[in-house]
Amino acid sequence: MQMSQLVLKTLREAPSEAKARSHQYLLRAGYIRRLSSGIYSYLPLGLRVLAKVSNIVREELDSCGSQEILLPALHPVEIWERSGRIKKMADVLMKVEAKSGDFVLGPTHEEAVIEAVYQDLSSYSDLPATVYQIQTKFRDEPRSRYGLMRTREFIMADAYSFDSDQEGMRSSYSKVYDAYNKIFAKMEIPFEPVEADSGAIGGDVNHEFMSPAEIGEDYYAKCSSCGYRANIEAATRGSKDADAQGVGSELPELLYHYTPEAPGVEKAVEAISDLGVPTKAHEMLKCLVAIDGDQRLVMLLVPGDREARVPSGMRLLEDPEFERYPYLHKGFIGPMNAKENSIYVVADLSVKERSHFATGGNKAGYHVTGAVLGRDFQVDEYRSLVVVRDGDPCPRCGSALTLIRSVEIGHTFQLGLYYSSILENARFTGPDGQQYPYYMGCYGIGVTRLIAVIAEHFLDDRGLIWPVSVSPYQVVVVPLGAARSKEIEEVAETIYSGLLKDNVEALIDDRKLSPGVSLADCDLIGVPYQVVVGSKSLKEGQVEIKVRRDGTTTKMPIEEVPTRIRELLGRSL
RNA sequence: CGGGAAGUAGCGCAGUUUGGCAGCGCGCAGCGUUCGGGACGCUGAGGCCGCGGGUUCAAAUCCCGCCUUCCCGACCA
Repeated sequence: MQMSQLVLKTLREAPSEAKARSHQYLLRAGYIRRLSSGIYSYLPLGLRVLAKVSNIVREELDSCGSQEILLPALHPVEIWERSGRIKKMADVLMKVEAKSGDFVLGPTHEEAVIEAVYQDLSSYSDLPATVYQIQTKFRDEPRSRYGLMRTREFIMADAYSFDSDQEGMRSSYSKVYDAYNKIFAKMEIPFEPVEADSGAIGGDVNHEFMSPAEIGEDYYAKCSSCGYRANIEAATRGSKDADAQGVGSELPELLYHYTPEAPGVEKAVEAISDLGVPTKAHEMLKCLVAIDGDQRLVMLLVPGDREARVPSGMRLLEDPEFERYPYLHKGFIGPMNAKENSIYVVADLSVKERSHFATGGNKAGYHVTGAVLGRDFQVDEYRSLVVVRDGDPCPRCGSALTLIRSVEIGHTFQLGLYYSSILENARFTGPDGQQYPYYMGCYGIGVTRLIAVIAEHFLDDRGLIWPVSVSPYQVVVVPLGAARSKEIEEVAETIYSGLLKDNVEALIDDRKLSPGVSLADCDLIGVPYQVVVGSKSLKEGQVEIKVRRDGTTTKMPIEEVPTRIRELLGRSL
């Protein structure tokens, strides 16, 4: 491609809306252009990167045995009503009202894919099968940001597996899981699969693929020694060895304090301390009340300085519901009366590490100090109930956990029977002639988000630096001063057309700009290899090959360029 | 949805305090000089000053309402 023909104009300054460096460069180098918040156009260079990334995904999914399809982006609202997700995903759904009815712009495609394939997967002999598509998704994100990182319209590669039993589902899952690992490895970005929470999609086992990055909006916990890795929403905390319950030192008396203006840990700490009993947040016990799957009342006990992580299957009691339980005084709840009111008490593992606590007094306006575990209150069950922090013990081996800031680039789920039990078409006929539900899996890769992640990972103060596998072009030929020198122009042309003949994806900067501008633009655009043709080297019959990533420049005779480029691109030919 | 900031040429910004010709840099077009790391001179094109209302002889500037964008938070397969 001749750069003079390319629809491209680089910008010297980034539009002020862009904050992330990758976003600034993608705008400045003419890859994308914003239409509205979180809505982007892909210009020629950007589209080529998109195609490269998509093709890597396509190749790996094809070779793990899944088949490409294309589902509609526009869904009749009925399929969302049938699955009940019209309510569950109401916050992100983009709705369309038309003369002919109400529609939803698909944010994900579980409903649509079942409608598309159930007739073809109607017998056990049709299973297993995995299909995928690479398609635009729509989500009304409350806050799109960082360019392609988080947008309202984005491209995702989403796959769906259908199996007749759980074992089959696990096998299909691991095929896609392996393919995902290969896909991200080809893009050369750092990533780790981590255990994850299943959120609104539902289901059981699932992993998120996380790429560590400064601009990440997610965290995952990683164990330094045993390989445990889990998203912060799913990570659990182990316990420390210390078992304070048996410690024989004198235990304090249970004392009530009148603290009327002090609901909540922060205010309570202050109020109790002011009354002469110095107390710190971690010495308090936060008592939350939840309802579990069986509609039982559960009290969750968490150290006062920790954020609670409500286990899946439970939900916290909402404010109006407190009226039903007169013995619960919101802001002043304590565990001392749990037993008499048949509340099941679950405490975080770390609660074992202290013998006594300050906590709510179970009377409006009162807190207590000296509530002794085992004497003043009992715990029915211990489990991890806190959002993990740096340095917490690993739930598997007890070593320290580290939190890593990262971006979610993929997510794989074993859905099991989640959708098949809701959607009546999601079933097949077994060998015995009976109807059975599919065991499903679903899998997503944020294709356009990956462009942002790769760009963010590979850049320097001059611009982008694409890995060869996703770069819009592999090589750019840069004649310096071609306007004045016929020879430079011809040599550059020869090299360029030679590269094209070798099926190298080459670009030539034939724009006849001053050398500084041309070189700066090529650095900004980030094509991995530059062949610089200039008067200095040409005097000696040589040209230079510059490796964008490390800036190294090598002079060589013109004839050697094709061989050298082939080597750099790792091709045999 | 809560808190904050900002909307002036394609991009970056000044001008708004104190109402009085709509400006600067980059980019764009033409001519010339320059030419191995974002050169220079001259000439030129390009504006609904976010939108709507109001005050005023006069509004980018003051007042009211709205919209959009960005940042922080809440939210998030």
